[in-house]
Amino acid sequence: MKFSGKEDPNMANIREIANLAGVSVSTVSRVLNNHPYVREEKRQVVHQAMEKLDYHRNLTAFHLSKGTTNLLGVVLPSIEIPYFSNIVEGIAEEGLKHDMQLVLIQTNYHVDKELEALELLRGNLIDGLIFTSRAASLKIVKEYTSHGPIILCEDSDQTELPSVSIPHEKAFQDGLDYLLARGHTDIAYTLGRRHGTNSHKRIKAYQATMDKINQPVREEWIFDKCLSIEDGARVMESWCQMIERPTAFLVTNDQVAAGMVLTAREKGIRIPEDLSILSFDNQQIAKALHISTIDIPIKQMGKKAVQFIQKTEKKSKVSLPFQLIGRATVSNMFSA
Amino acid sequence: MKFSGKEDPNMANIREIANLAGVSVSTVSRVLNNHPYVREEKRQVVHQAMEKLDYHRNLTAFHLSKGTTNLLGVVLPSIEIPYFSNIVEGIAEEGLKHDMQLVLIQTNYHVDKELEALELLRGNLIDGLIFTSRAASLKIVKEYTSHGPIILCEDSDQTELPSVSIPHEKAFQDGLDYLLARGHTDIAYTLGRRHGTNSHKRIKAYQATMDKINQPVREEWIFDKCLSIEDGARVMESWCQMIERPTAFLVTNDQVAAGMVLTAREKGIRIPEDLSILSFDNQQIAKALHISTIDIPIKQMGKKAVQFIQKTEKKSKVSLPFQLIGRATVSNMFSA
DNA sequence: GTAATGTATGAAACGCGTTTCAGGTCAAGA
DNA sequence: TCTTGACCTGAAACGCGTTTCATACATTAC
Repeated sequence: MKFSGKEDPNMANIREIANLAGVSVSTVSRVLNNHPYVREEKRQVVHQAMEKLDYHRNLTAFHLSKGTTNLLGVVLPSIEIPYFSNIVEGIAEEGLKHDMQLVLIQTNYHVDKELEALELLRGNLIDGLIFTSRAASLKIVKEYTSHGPIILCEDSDQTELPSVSIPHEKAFQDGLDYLLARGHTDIAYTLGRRHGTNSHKRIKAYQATMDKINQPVREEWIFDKCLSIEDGARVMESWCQMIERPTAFLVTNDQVAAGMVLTAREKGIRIPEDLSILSFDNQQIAKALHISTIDIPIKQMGKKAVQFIQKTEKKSKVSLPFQLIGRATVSNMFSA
Repeated sequence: MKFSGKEDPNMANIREIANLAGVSVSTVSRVLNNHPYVREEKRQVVHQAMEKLDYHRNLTAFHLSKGTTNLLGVVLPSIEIPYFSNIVEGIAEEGLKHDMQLVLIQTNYHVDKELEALELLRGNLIDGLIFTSRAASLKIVKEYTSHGPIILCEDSDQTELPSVSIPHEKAFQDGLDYLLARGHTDIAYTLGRRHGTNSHKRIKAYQATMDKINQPVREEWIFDKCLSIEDGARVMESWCQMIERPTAFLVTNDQVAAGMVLTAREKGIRIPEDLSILSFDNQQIAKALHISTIDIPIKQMGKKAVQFIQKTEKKSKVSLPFQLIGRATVSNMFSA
């Protein structure tokens, strides 16, 4: 049988080596894998044969034999969102230590792409799967656990699936408290994607806090689908149009915050005097713009996820620490 | 033979299905692949058997049989650099159309990681390989072409390897001309990595231009390893320290430019009055900061690369168009 | 001197789909 | 009636490494 696409004429296989070297395939395999119990003499002959035929083992066959591929699936909505590429960076770094290659599955939040990823796991193409974000139901995901380790990067208590994340509810809560402590009660917020688990946590924390201070939850103060600088600009435009304006924003990530800050500057809106902004992530851009933000060890999350796959981490859930970095985009209304 | 790591007890194979259905494996395979010439009755029986045993084809075995994996290797230095993640985005988008999965090989510019990627190609684990950046020598890379398509994302005339890029020399040249036309002759520039092919093109264009206007090439006006916002901040600090200062910068990418612009603002340096900045890429951040930049269709590059792999594109080299976007970071010294 | 180990090697089975080849049946066309 | 071709099916080979099992010789150990 020959394959059509690429021509790869002189790909010797282990049997040809065995013939040329005058030994059995088992011996060649032993040499290949540095097994003991091969006389030095034969080892030499085999090596010569391999050299002569420019032999290189077929990895697919190798994987089939082993029942393992050293391939790790990573599902993510889009690689262009720093949050996700940071996680991938962490996964790559840690995966490197275990000789794992990464298979990227970009979903754009489409459930069917996630299902494809799960099928890769079931089909034994990948040894494990990390969801940096999830749209498929937990019930469905759980059905695949028998085919390999699946790790979630979300703050979920709904499932016994292993997961690694920061305590989003707590972090959001801390963010709210920080604003509250500085006199802000009219607080708006932005979300990356309304129906994600992490967003859900944020919404919950928000509602609890608004209840506590007897403020109504205003739908028009909640902005969905905010992920990029441009989204931030859009939010800022909206803010200008508002009759009743919030005095503070809790923002998806630093990109959105940057868009808001920059747009505000152009419009002569003073940050933080006219509007306070607190975001998440603590990326370089936040430092450059002096944006107050909640630092999240994103890369660390990716690393931990791999440790789960490798069973290095024993716990089923890991929660990473966050830290609020006060800079210059949140005002203190009491000292004003 | 059973594998150790994960337990996958009830993974039926095609032979078990054949037994249960009372047909041969060939028939099962035909059903699996929707071949004609299977009586409807048998097709049903096979489907029932598959359902009963929860059968799913083993992808590794499938790949081995086919001699093809539908896996596409992508080597890149780091996924955190927007330039590269943008290319990957394009590759992912176009690869999706051809049902290809992406295997990411992060190199951090280490040659040995690139060699590993090439070995994946030789080992038939991946069907093709895209170098979004390259550190290994062309000679070495070329040795692997018999094992599958290899595409370079660089502007090289040194090789017959297929490549897709923008004409870096021309683009850099246009950038210089743009600055020259506005009265700038003291021009500095930053590079991402001094020894890359693309950087080499930029250096070449720079030297040619300096020759033309009888300006010396000043080593201290060349900044290497500039890729991020922080690098831009660093460059700006250096600029302040200089005795003889350039009046304009041609910058690696928008991130670096952003770092420079933001740092300049804090230091009270006026852009573009005191210093002009022209960068590459035209990312969101450039628009937000009104940075003059040279737009490069990065995502498009990724798409084209996949088309090369797919042999959709017949030419061996493709050069994509760039476009200078004049915004507010380049002054006109004549009208001053 | 004999049993028990350790070393070395190959045949064959295994992991699991795909494909070729040969051999059928059955109906339409000559 | 005979040929031709479409339709259907299974045995076996193939893609390629790995691993088990059996065998055989060479040492030690007692």
